[in-house]
Amino acid sequence: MYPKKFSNSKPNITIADVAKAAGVSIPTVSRILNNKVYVADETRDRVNQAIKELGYVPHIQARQLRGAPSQTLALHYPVESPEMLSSVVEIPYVIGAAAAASKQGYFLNFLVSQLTPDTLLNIYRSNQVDGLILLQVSLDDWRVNLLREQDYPFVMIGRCANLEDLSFIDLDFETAMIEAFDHLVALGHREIGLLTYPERWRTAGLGPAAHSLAGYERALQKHSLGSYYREVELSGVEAGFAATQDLLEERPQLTAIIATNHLVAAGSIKALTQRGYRVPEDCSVLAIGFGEIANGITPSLTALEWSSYEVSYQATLIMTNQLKEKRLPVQQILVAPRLVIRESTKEAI
Amino acid sequence: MYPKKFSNSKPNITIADVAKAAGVSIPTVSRILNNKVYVADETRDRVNQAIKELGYVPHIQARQLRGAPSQTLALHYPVESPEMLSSVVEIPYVIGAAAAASKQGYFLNFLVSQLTPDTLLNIYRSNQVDGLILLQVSLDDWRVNLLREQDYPFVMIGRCANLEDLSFIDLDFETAMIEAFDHLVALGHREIGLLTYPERWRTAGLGPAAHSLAGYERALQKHSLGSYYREVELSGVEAGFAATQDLLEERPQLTAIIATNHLVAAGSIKALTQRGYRVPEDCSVLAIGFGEIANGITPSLTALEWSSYEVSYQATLIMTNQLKEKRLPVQQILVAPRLVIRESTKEAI
DNA sequence: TTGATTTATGATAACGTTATCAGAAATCGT
DNA sequence: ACGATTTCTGATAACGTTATCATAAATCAA
Repeated sequence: MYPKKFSNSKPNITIADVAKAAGVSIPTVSRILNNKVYVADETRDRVNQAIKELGYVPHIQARQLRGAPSQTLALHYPVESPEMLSSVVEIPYVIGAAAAASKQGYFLNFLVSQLTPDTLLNIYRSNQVDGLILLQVSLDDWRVNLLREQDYPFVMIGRCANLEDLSFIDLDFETAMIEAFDHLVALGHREIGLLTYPERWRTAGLGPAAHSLAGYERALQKHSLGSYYREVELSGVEAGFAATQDLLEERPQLTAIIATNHLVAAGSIKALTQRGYRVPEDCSVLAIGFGEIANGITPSLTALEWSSYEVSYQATLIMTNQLKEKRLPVQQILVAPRLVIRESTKEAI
Repeated sequence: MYPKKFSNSKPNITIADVAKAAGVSIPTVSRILNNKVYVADETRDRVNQAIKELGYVPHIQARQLRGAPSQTLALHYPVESPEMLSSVVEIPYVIGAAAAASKQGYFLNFLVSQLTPDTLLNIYRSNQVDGLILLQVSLDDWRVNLLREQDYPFVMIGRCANLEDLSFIDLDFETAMIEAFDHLVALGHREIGLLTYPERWRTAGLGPAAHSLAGYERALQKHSLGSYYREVELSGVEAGFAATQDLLEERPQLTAIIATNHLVAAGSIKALTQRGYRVPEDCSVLAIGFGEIANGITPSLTALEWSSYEVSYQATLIMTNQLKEKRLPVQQILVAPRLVIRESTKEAI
């Protein structure tokens, strides 16, 4: 059982074959392929006929040799070990970008290789991509610094510190955090714990961690609340469970917990339940994040949520638009998460 | 605020520039780039020096013009509307493939555009990809038929009916279903309901639906059980909830429910709870599927699970290996899901 | 020392396409 | 009927690379 011979045996049909079959010159075929003016209808028909009969397909690389763009974008998530990605990258990011790219006539690469400055530049220089969409942008991101300096096109999902002349779309984590507290305080809660991004995110200067933290500090001040928080791995349930145990040990009188991830929230609910707290009667839980699973856990999860699909779709659209018209203004979009109230939050007793 | 000029203004450094700088001919530089024999060490050093100083990067498209492969794979999921994808495509599939591709020196495209036979062939003919990894393969899949006939390299995640000479890796859904029943029957359950793939999956001849069904029928026969099932959308929680209500209406004495998706299982548990069944005391729930959330819902979910990451990693490896050595034997791998017992199943009373 | 081999380099021709130019044929205005 | 324009087509030269061949220099075997 061996695979049959592979395609390399096929002699490719070129524009020259088409020209010969249609009895015209090569440039004429090229003109027809590129919808140039000044081609006789009769000739066009004859050539198109030949193209169809021969099953001719333009050789994209040959076109690029003449300076044509590659019509390819790439989504880049910087990562040490790809196995760890799953819990952080959400599939809608990839799908949204792929959908938008495809709609605009672009291919989408998904890059998870570990890039060095050199390899990053090579991707552009060698024409592999026309533009990049950067995920997981840190406040001082080497990719951003390099691409900005070298003047290669890219769009961020997320944002760095210096945003001058850069296009991005990001979630407003700061506002999200404040709204989370507003919601709980409005329900009468005063003892609110927080389970948030892992410490290494904060030390690495990653946007969500930084902006959440800023929001957290503003919220505490705004409502004069005490600070009870743990930084946990987003991977999940176990981490949320353990951190909640730990938090309740320190502060058993908590009446609400905010988690910046659905899986962490799920773990938190399990821990609360196990320690005899009823959710939401004794303790409310609110998540900041996105996922169908919000409806699946018991009680269903009140959350500040957004559509990752939309975000990456928009980011990709910004990129393709800027590639089409180079002098488009930069776009800077902050998406406000919306509060969806389900069963896991309730008035404080 | 306009983006600065884009890269098209940059004159690219070519092999000719390097040759001039190093005082050698163009072919000599090419030889060094491609690690050919017969180059003097002194020359090599001088050229490498020039390459580094000029920041030269080979123009990949020009290479491909000479017949070099594109070193690009694509993952293809056939889809009508990309927005509907999220619940079906799992991120580990994408990440596993991207990781394997990157490790083997390939790029990975994620294709969600709706392909026609023509556009599919064009992707190969125009050298966009060297090989494809097909997801969501149906028993009689036009992509498979076409690519097999035209002899283009591809690997399936999933499998069609006629597997001669084709490489695939797939989950053994049939065995999974039987093991699910075995587990429950061993616990003393006789009244078992099934929530499975949507009807349109079955009518479309999609592998998971077909093989699950086969397993279901064998399991019923093996244990002489009655058939109680609903076909539901995998998108989720609501669907699982409604279907469970419906199923219990018909057969309130059910003591176990099998779901072919975690979100559906979550919905099912909610429905059971709402109707006053305790899980697992009154009714066990078992899921066939994969997801960290299994630990997050209450009770945590007993499941027949697998690693999507591993599966797509393997599939990609098979593809790259076959591209490297054309006469490699085809690989046909069936992955057996493994039973992970958590809290949602228990002996029948 | 001689001829054969090995080692190192360069000239040249492709790969498939498009841009530029030049020229031929058709159409137009007077 | 004439030149001026418009419409159409084809030669030719690139784009950046690698393969092939030829040749020159260095090394080797006797």
